[in-house]
Formats: sequence, structure tokens, C-alpha cells
Amino acid sequence: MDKLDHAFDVLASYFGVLSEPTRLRIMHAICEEEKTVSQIVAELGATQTNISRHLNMMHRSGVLARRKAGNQVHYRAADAAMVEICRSVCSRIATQLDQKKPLRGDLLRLMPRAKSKKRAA
Amino acid sequence: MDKLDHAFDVLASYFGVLSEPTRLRIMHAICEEEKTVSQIVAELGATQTNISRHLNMMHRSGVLARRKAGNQVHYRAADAAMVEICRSVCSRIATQLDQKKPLRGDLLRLMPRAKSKKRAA
DNA sequence: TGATAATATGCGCAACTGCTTATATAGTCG
DNA sequence: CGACTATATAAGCAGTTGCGCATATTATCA
Repeated sequence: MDKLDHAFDVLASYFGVLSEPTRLRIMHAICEEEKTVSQIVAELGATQTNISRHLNMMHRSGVLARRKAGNQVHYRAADAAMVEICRSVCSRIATQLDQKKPLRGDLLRLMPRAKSKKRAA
Repeated sequence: MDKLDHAFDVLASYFGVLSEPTRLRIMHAICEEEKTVSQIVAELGATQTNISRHLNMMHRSGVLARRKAGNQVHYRAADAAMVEICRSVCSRIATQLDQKKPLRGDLLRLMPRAKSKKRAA
């Protein structure tokens, strides 16, 4: 069963991408519509270096897709499945702390679904 | 929006539980039926110290449930949702490396569903 | 009660991870 | 081309994490 080892490593590193608050905030920020690095930086109030590093890491991991437009780079969730997984865990945790904590409401509000189409401007 | 920070931390630490190959192996080992610490240790070929540490950590995180029976402690997945999430990510990764790699098959084989009932003895 | 088995924990170490400062690359505009 | 903006990368430090050894705890059994 030595061959499964690699599968576990890959799976673990996938979860690892989501095991960081800043990266989750990024997912939260762009799960509805793609945004540029600067937009994300402004929205999260973090340093450009740090955000850029996380974005690249998430892109290399296949979680985010990137699109260059002239000077800037737009990032978006690579596919809906990953965002859906975040929601699953949120609602799972929320169910667990069922009513007991105010946190519950916050968790359920994370990773909102896109409301049909949004015009860019 | 400072209140959401805590929610992101909790969510991140939840994913953190699943971001470790050994812990995923544990999930894989017990997702069908509960097992004792010794059984898991034997099955994974790891040290008792290490497995015990991970089991406790996973229990404190709410991912595993524990049941003491005399001398030994049985662990099992706390609820099916978590295991289901592992499967989701597996199939998501598998879809991503679509056919391209032999790893795909391995990933889809992780975290098997319980086959109805299994008699203990 | 003492011996033995099953599980948990304290401690120290090596590896990893995320953050910051400074700098590099790439694209736009004059 | 040079100045400016947007994004990425390098190097170093600090905090965290997983591991192993030894030991503590809890339960069984004679």
C-alpha cells in the first residue's frame, strides 16, 4: 500500500491550501467575481507581498485561475467545487456549534454564492 | 468586518486538521468502522506516540469521536460530513488531473463508504 | 497489591510556514 | 527611452508543527 502514500500527500497539501486564514479570506473575496491583486490587497488590508505570495501559491495548487490584462492580473476561483467545499465545512462547523455561539452566523455567511450575473463597471 | 476574523480562523484550523497525511490515513482507516488505537497503529505502521497524539488532536477538533471500552479506546469519524468532504476533494483533484496521472485512481479509492453493516466479531 | 497492557503526555529537535523588508520583473504611458 | 504602476521574488526571522524518546496515567488480571 505504499502507492497510496503519494495520494495522501497530494490530498493533504490540497487541504493545506485552505488551512490558512489569509487564503480563506482571499477565497471569500473572489468567490463571486474575479479581482485584481490590488483589489484584494485593498480589501483585505494586507501587504501586497503577502497577498501576491498567497495568490501564486493558490494558483500553483490549482485552486485559483489567473488572467493577465495589461498591467494587472485577475484571479478567480479555479472551479466552483472548491468554494462549495468551503461552504460544506462552514455549515458542518456551524451545525456543530449549533446555536451555541454567535460564530455560527458568521460561518454561514462565508463564501457566498454568485448572484447570477454582475456587470463589471 | 473584524468579527469574521474569528470565523476564518476556525475554518482554517478545521482544514488544518485534514492537511496532514498521517491524519488523512487515520481518517481513511476508520471511516468505515471504529478502531482502537492499537489497531490503527498496527495498520499504519507508525509509532503509538504519534498516532495517539494525532487521534487526540482530531478528537479535540471535533473530527473524531471516542469511546472507551475497558482498557482501550475506540475512535471513529465524528460525523459522515467530514468524510464526505474528503471524498469531494479527492474527486475534485482526480477530475483535475483527469486521466493524466495514475494517481487519479488512487485518490478515488480513498475514504471508502461503509458497506451497510459489519458485524463486530 | 504488583505485573502487564493500552493509551496519553512532557520535552527537545528539525522541518516547515507565514510575514516583512528590499528588490526584481513586466506592462503602460509620456 | 525614462518614469510610473502592478505584480512577483529573494532572503531572513519568528512562530508553529510533526516527530521520537522517555515517562506518566489508566485499566486489567493474577
